[in-house]
Amino acid sequence: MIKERRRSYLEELNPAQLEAVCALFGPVLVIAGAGSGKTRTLVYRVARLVEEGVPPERILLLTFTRKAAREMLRRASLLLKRSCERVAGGTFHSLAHQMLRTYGRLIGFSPNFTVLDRGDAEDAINLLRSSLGLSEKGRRFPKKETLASLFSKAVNQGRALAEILEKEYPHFGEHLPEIERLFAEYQRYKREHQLMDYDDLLLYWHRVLSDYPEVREEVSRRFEFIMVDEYQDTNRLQAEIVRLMAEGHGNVMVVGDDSQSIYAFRGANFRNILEFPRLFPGTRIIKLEENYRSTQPILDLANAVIEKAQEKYTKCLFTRRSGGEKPVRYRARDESDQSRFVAERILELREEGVPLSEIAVLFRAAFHSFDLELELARRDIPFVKYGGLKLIEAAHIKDVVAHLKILLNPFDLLSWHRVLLLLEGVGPRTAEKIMAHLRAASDPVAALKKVPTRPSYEAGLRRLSQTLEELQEISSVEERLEELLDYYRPILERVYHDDYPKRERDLESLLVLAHRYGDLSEFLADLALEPPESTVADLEPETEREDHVVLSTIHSAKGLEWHTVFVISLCEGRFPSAYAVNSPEELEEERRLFYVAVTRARERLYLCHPITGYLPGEGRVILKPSRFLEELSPELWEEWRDMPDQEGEAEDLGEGFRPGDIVWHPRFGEGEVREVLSAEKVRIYFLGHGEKTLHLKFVRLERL
DNA sequence: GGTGACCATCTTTTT
DNA sequence: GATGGTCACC
Repeated sequence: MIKERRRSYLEELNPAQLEAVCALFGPVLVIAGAGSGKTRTLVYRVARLVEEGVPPERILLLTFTRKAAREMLRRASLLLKRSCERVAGGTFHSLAHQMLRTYGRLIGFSPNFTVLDRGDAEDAINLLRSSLGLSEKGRRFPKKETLASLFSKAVNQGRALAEILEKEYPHFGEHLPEIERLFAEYQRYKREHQLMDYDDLLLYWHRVLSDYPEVREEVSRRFEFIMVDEYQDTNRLQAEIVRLMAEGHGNVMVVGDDSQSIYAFRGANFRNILEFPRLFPGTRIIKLEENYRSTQPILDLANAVIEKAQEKYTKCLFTRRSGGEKPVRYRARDESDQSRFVAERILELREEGVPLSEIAVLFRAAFHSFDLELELARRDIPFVKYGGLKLIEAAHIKDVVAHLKILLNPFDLLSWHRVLLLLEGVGPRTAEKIMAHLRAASDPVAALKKVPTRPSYEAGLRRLSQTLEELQEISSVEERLEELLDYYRPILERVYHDDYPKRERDLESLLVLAHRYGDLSEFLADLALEPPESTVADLEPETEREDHVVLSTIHSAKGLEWHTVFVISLCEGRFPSAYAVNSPEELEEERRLFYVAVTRARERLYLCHPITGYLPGEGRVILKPSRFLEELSPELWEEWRDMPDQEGEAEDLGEGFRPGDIVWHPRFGEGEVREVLSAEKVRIYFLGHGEKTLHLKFVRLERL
């Protein structure tokens, strides 16, 4: 019986996948190319482990988002007709948070420590910078964003500040002593106030593991099998954490693709994946090289993209699928032409029977889709957008959350600072004074009542202190939030008087989110560690998956696939980003990013680039096509151009070409018609450019 | 000391 | 288009 069923699902795997699924013990490295069934392999392996009698809670599945983990476990459960939900899953950061709530006391942290997101961390750095007197005028001192990423790199890559500064920010070299002092101060400050930023979660979890053998043992016993997805995007610290957690048994499988590494900017290093065998002697290496996702023409283009990469990669993708349409390169007049093209193609695809949810538009940076969003809205094409600004990053949401953080960790002075500044009549100076009183108190909330005040802000302070005390009495997260919002609304209207109605809707979304949580600390941790993607949109309580197009940054599209993919704004300065063009390593990462984008497509791929547009500072400029397009052979795509201005013109063009006609093309120049494929398509041979298949609807050809 | 108005400055990607 | 900084005025 069991054997029968096992065969039934194991049969669906190819030999390499099967090998990975059945390699249960010892360290295994799976190099999985794009679309090679990586997720499926992980899912089947979870199922296999459970079927072999491993209790689900003994399995740890580390993924890039919790959503990815949930989805995999759902699929594994379906396979077995038995729940795998109790498998522990999530991101490195959420695991570390969970573990530190238990074991953090060993290194002096209460279970209620506060997690700082990137913005909080920057605020803290800024605060300390001024208190150290490092922000006087006229000094060229790095900005808080720069400092934050500098500190983060130092922690994640285990390098010295001096080294990073010298290599990557030589112009700040003279400030090294101050920067080091600030870093030390920042570390001390967080420790003192029970704060941890993203990096601390990893750093301290690693410290606990390495300093306390008994914890290591306990954890090893608890998680007997460890799996890590997207291993190419982990860093040294994370690799060390895996090593320590698996010390007792060595049952670790990591899965990744070095050509899809796109997170170096936050300390990831794709060489990590190549070093795994050194970290775990006796590692079995399995390569998944057969692509099941894309058609050959799409794969040809993808392979050509990665071919240009400087480093030699470890595998080569192939597919057994034949046929399929060539990718299309669309040269748009400007951004609005690009948007119109995408919108119209989407409608045509829908006519052809492609569901909207099978179509995605991908871009380098969130703001690249602004124009398109307007166009889609105008045409009533439903879409959701991923990436870009998060709910939690909006100032008004941070205000509300700061109050909640105080309830959990009354020593979180950063939140106190924010909360106090919201009071009318309180500025930085007064906030400082009040905080000096709170700092000394054992119960800061209670102490607030006894703080000496001035008439100008006394009433506000009373209201705050009363509200906080009332909130302490409530336990339900949702009720707390409702009560808090009653207090906050007048502040919202005063502080954001220009646009508070819009912001008020975000507060409602926050309330919807809170509804799911019974525990405040869980709510706050999730908000910081797994922030909801967009404002309002995806918070509607499970409106049965409406059919909609996906707009996404490429980073947020990782691991997903669609029938049709549009990549837009493929021009120099945007993709590759202007920030990356001066560093060869960053440029390489941009190229891998492009590779990730094109390998998301199964059947159709459209590469779009406007030839004019706006660049910050310059205004309207001519945009050069992305070097990632220019360096490829034009054979790899079909070339389309902007739509005709008038309808009449199109019909005119569609008629009457015959083989042998000589035509003139705005880009390729003179050519000879070789074959008329349909009313709209002709094949033309151009001198110096070879044969092209052109879509007459999108080109302007002149007959000579 | 706080507030509000005005200006400049940039806008990458994310746990 | 939002945030940060400077300045004049209360």
